[in-house]
Amino acid sequence: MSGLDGCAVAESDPGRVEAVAGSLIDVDVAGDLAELFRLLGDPTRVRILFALLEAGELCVCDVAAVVETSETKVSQAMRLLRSAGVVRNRRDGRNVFYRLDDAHVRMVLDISREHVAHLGEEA
Amino acid sequence: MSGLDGCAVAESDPGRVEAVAGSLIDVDVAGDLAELFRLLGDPTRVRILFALLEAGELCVCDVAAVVETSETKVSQAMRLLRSAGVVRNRRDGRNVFYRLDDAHVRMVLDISREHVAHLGEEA
DNA sequence: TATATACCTTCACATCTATGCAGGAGTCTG
DNA sequence: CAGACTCCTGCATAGATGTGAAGGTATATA
Repeated sequence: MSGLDGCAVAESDPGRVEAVAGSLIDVDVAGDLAELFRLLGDPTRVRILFALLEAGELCVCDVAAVVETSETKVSQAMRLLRSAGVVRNRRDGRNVFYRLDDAHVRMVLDISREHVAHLGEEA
Repeated sequence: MSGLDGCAVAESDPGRVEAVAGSLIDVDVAGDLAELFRLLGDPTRVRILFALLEAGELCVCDVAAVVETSETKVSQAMRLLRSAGVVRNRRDGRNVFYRLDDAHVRMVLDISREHVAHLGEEA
């Protein structure tokens, strides 16, 4: 019996749960994705990323000025975002410039902003 | 002076910081976005959402079966995701069916998965 | 009405996270 | 070399978060 694997709905369509489970995202990939989203789940980091989305490239102290926060906070945020593949950096003298990693990141930020704006309209 | 508002880089391009700051996302919107991403930043919730992405619509107990977790966990996850506008629900008798809210959510999940896969290739 | 099923909520705890401070490392200028 | 500036890194703490247990609500069936 599949008593532990599904409710009455599954009983009436027995292969459905198994089929979806089979094509489900890997646990490892899900973990990576969750880690990515978790890093995006902080107001300061969100503002930093949208500052980069607007400006294209900024150094740490300018990001701190734009977002109105401390350089320490920006630096720590950048370390996390960089190791997760969200931003890239480039050194030029004393300054370190950061920018969004690729088009995927820019699209995720854009679409997410649209979604939030869309929710605002409905409510 | 702009001593507090920017470093030497900004001095050489004085209006830049101010321009970016002016077109930066609102603090409220940034907070909403962070809240959205924070909810996506959990492995269980990620797997739940991708299960819905694959299946289109599933009841709570089937989600629990597919993701191999408890119904309590799924129920709590759904409450959070629903209040954030990530999923919608529909009642049919004893069952409550959930599905992703709109195309924005599906795109964010898809693009993010691509991004993570892309990082895997580079590394 | 009584019972079983599917789903939801509350609560307490173990765990994790963001934050600010203090100090260090690397780079340019005089 | 000495000083200024930009950026980074530990550490400790206050606060937030996921988790499971127990119990409650709503719906269908007998």
